[in-house]
Amino acid sequence: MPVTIKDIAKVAGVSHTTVSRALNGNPAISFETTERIQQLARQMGYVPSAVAQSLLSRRTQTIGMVITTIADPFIVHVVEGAEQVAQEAGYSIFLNTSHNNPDQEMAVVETFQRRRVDAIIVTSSRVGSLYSSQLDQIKVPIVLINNQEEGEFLYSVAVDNFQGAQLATEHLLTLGHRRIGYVGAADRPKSNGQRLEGYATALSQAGLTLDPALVISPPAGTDLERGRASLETLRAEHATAAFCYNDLTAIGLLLECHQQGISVPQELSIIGFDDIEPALYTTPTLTTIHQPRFKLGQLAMTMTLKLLDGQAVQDQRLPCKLIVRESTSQRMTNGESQIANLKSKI
Amino acid sequence: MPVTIKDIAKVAGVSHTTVSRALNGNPAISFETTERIQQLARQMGYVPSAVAQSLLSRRTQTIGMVITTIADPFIVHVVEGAEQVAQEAGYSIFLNTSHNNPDQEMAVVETFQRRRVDAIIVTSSRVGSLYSSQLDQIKVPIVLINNQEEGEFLYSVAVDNFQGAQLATEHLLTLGHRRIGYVGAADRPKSNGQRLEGYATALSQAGLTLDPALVISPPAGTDLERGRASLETLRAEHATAAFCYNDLTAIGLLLECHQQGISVPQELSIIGFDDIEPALYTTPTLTTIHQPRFKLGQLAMTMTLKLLDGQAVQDQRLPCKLIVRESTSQRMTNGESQIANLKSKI
DNA sequence: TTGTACGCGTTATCAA
DNA sequence: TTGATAACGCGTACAA
Repeated sequence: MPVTIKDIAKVAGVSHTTVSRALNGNPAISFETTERIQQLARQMGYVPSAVAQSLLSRRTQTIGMVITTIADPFIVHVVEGAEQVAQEAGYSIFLNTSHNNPDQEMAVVETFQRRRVDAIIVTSSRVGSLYSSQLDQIKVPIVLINNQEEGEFLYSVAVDNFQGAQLATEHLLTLGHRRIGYVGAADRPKSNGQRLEGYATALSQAGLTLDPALVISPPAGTDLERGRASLETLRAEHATAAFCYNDLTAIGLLLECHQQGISVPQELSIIGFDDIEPALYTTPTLTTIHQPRFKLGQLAMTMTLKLLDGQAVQDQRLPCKLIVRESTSQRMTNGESQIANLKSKI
Repeated sequence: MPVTIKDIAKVAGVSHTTVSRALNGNPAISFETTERIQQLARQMGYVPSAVAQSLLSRRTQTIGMVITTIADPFIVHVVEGAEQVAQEAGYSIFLNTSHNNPDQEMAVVETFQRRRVDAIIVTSSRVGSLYSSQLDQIKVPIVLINNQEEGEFLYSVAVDNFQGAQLATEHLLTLGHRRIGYVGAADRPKSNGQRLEGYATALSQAGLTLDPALVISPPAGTDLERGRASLETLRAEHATAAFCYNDLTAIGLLLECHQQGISVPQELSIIGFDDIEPALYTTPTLTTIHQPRFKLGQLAMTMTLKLLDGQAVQDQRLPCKLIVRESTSQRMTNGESQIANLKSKI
């Protein structure tokens, strides 16, 4: 059993109140006894019980964080950003995964209630509608990161999907591409819609009309699989470039190109979204849209702590950045691309 | 403020003791009142306070988990495995990162003590020696995963580095390679040593003597950088194959080969260790040694819960598996490899 | 300057 | 079958 202030009190021959005050540096206690008790506490290996403190203060200094899966190279950095801010402020994080399972997500929220977390942060939730029913009962602030549901939530931090998609599409347009495919993700309706809009807007600003045949929504599967599946349509529609919903989709497409002997970027330019590490490991390296993942987490946690401090906060929308690497290049005619292709292989 | 049993008691017109019993299904309470109170509790949105329960039971149903960084594609799956087991058992995890910073790791352990976690799980710690001093004071069980320090610890789960390295080296030997380099990681002395031993043993069992010039320990840097840096020595020593400490190192080496126009596996076979996702995204895909990451986490948590249940446990050492992909191939003579190289490019 | 008494939300013991 | 009371570890209002 851990040492308590009563144990110290007994040894020091004072009341536990005095010990409490001495340890908290209460000026009412004489310098002598304060000194003596603090030393005693150290000797006895005293560590205050956050449990008891929480019961009294009605604050656990604890944040519940729910993510879809920790095995996501994107989310992981969001968590790290949040963790850093929390740790510095003396808060601890309960991390729980929902695996996009509504039941599990509800269970997680209930666990958080039992544990009396001071606030909840949710990333990329696709079951936001469920919250609204629970929301009334949950009294703690809920901050959403890259929320995937339509509807107004109290607090949210998100990336500017529209602007990011515009950047990506403009990049391809600048390179001379005219038949640009969009490989979407139907299971993330909100961000997918926003990115599609950015894509469409960039096209129309360039005086092009959107060809619905170039908007591809492969059936369910992993991001990687959907990327692979999209190649057939892209080829059939004579696309010379593709903007993918995210990097994993882009990598899937890239791998399929390798398999079918289609050279990237000579025959097809590919751009992703997210800027996860593996984008640097592919051949060619992946041009992509960088999301400030770490900052997203930091901001969400900062916002949360402000809320707990009674401060007013505003929703945040962070801009993306274009990262040009090797998977995109000037559009070529058929002949040009074949020659370039051969040259690149020598 | 959340609803308490006293609130319910007041509404129900009974004592809070009765409410507590009714909610816990105590058979001493009449079926009628039990029913009535449970319904009332549901209506009022009552959720028991884990904080208060913990204070009394001296159990928080909480596990502290410390990892070096969450941005590690290997560790992430370990955490997921642990999380799954914990969640099923009603335990929650406090996840904290140490960034290989001894001070921070000490701070994390102190936080865990304050929070009265029931046990602590530590992965890939390189500051194990620090624990021994704190260890005496910490009364909770500590389970180590892939511990990087020499010395006997109470409980540990680890992968069989020696066997994995043997597998890797034997694979290269079977392919006809004789000059096989080992690209190590000096900053993980224990696992690096074990993998080096496995490598050496496989060589000697094949009747070869280890050439120290082929054991490469690039100076500090990221895994990726060290992989890149190793190419020069590998070429100078006429290595036809390389066994890398981990996948990131192997990927670094692979990227450097691309940059210098050295084709893999025609001119150099490369094998990694870990089997992280990005190993599937490279060109060629990476042959590697699979570590049961998820299982490692599951096992560690299972062991922890057993300990908390007073059961005896035994240290675990899990075997690795060889995953053959495209980055390794039959050893070729210089001429052969150049021809194969050209062929592959057509 | 220090001590007494109480309460945070819950469960366990004892009494009714 | 139910209720009063104490206890878990801590902080604080009030009293001395």
